[in-house]
Amino acid sequence: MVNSNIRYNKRTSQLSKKLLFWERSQYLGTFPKSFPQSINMLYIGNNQFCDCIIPDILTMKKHQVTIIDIARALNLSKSTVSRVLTGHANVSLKTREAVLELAKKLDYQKNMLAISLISKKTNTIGIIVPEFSSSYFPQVIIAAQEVATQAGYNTVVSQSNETYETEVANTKVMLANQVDGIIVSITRETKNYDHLKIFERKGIPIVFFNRVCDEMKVPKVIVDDFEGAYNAVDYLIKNGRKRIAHLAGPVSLRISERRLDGYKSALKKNNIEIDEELIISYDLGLSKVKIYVNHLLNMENPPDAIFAVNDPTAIEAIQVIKKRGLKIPEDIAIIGFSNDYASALMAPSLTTVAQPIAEIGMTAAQLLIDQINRDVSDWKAVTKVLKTELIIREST
Amino acid sequence: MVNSNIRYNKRTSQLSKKLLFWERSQYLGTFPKSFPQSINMLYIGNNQFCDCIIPDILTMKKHQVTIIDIARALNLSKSTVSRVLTGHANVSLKTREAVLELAKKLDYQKNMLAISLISKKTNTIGIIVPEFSSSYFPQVIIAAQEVATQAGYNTVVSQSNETYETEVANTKVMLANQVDGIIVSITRETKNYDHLKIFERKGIPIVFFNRVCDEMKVPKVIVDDFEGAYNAVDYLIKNGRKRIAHLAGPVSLRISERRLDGYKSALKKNNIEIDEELIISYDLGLSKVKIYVNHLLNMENPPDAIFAVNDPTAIEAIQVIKKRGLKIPEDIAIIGFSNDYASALMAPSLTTVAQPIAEIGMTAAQLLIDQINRDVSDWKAVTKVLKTELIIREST
DNA sequence: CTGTTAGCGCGTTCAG
DNA sequence: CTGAACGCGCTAACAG
Repeated sequence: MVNSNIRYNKRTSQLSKKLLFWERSQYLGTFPKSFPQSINMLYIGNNQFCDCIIPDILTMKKHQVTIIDIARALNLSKSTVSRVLTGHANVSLKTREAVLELAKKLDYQKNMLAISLISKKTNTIGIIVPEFSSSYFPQVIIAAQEVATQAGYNTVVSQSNETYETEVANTKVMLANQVDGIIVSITRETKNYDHLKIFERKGIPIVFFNRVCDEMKVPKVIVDDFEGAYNAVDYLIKNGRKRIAHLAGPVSLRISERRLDGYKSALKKNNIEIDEELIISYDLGLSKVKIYVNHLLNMENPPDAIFAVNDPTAIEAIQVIKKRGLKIPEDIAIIGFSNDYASALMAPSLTTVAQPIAEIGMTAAQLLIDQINRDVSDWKAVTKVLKTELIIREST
Repeated sequence: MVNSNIRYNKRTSQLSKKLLFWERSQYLGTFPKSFPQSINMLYIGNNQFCDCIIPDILTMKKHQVTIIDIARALNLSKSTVSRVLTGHANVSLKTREAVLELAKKLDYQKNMLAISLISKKTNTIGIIVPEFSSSYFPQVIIAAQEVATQAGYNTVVSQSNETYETEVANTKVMLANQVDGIIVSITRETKNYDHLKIFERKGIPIVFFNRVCDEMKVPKVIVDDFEGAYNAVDYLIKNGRKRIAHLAGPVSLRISERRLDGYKSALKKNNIEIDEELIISYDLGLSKVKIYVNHLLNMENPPDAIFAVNDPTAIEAIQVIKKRGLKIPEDIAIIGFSNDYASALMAPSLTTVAQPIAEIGMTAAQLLIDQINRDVSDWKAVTKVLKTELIIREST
């Protein structure tokens, strides 16, 4: 009767038949005597010992030690073992120590899958960024992870390679894995936000940073791109530059737009006419920078400065300019954006609009964790706008 | 009778009492009529429609849509819904389409926790590295992630901040989260490997790279550190350098040891006496580089070249040397190790022993996935030794 | 202080 | 073609 209920499935067949024996013995309530086992004395402190039967199967590879295994070996119920392991009160010192001792001996690790399934909480937050190639996103992630780890959250990071489809796929994975919340910076392609709105609808907190989705009312962490760009261009003008080109990002990204606005605004304020010829929007694919810079330098009336939408672009531009034998900053000045790792080290070192990168990551993580711990009805859609700082180096 | 079985727990109380209603209705087998709901017509293709009752609760925030919800709304059993969603055959076209349609409408996402709990497979691999501050580890991770993603694995990355305790904690988290395998590069402090041996014992594959654990018989991916160092120092000598200092890593790390051996070997081969004064082993804490470099430069007979154990060390050394007004490479030449991102861009650009970083990451991931798909008894402990390449730049 | 029971969401037999 | 029953590992309510 009992035997006939034994489920046999493919997984079991991977291992030896011993596992089947063991499974059956769980139903029968005892260890079959024929089953290899050793009787152990467990030292549970205070000169006390405790008998315990450890079948070999428990120490075999690929066998997950569970609370049932421990309970059975000590002739207890799994509830009691669970109580000990979760630190509940109301367990006698003797059983508590025996359980802890055996758990340690067998390298017991609680199965978070099972716990998360019950608690509906994985203590995991997802982070989705467009790329890892510049130092910007990795640094933000490091900062976010620090806060998350501190608060007891694991992080799962995925990059969308600047591709909308990958971003969508990544969000699905995050959902399926039941993350408690996500931090996102969208790709340069993303125009449809349905895949992100699902999180909102399901009550899973979402926080944007850097490249945000304007139409969603959720927390965001950005920098004042307008002001940063304005200050950079204003600085160039104050230093006598008259024809300032702008290598801009794709129009689809709000940050490109704001930086462009700042650029234009600084020109206007200083009564310099905006020359659309000097503004080149591109998709951030670095390989094209060479073409654009050469184009600018070949103009009849070439620019005497370039304000680049980000540091990788500026760094690439510098390489091109150096190769043409022009002098930086004498012939042409360059300013980047973000203060990437390399910008201080290269030659000439790059003047750049620094973002408070660590602060961005930490703020985003903190906002997310706040949302997670808040009731859905109580969500706040704050937008933190952090300040940039113009760092002046050799390139201007 | 049935009612008395209803479990009430704290989780439920977070939401409105409606949820309790809904839970109860699941036991009763029908929706209570008083419960807010809407009758929907589901278009299932081919001009066909299908009735379905969608209680408001299903579209409420914080309610996970499950196959049971879908089954109930369509008056089916969850088995049938499961069959459709897992793409099994033997489901009528009509029900299949109705299920898929409703699943889409409700943004149903399968709960991987439940599936992983059953299948004992999470399709997740863990990656543990000592730090993220140089570009080396992030780049390896990117490469590893690429292979992993391709093979259908998610990755969970954690850094141990060069601290043994953190590394141990990270491994526990990985175990608890049931990763299918891990890729590890140990901290400079790690001398006890028990926390890693647990994986071996539990039958969870583990692959080392860069900083490996010699005493474990598992797959490893390393580069020929000896040869890399030898070539670098030999090159310096061939270019007339006579007093070559070595800023070495901690003796606890095998890579430091091998690079040191390569350094010594090249000197010997060229009949240059080894001067222990010129060899400084340190713990890789960059802040101390300044002290060591100044110490070297203040010597009565200062070195005319420095071979650094890694690029961050070399880059830091260059900053110190430049500040003292010495010329690189005229007064002193520098070679680093690993070809970090910044080394090509800085001034002077850094001569370095390049590691095939992407290949390391991809190989490690591939080896791990191979192990995962192999039976425990069939594990192979290959050690892949990849070649380095000396990249000559301005610093020599 | 401890055991029994139910069920988290899902896939998978087994029996119609 | 479909439904009922079972259990992955665990926690929590309830009953001693």
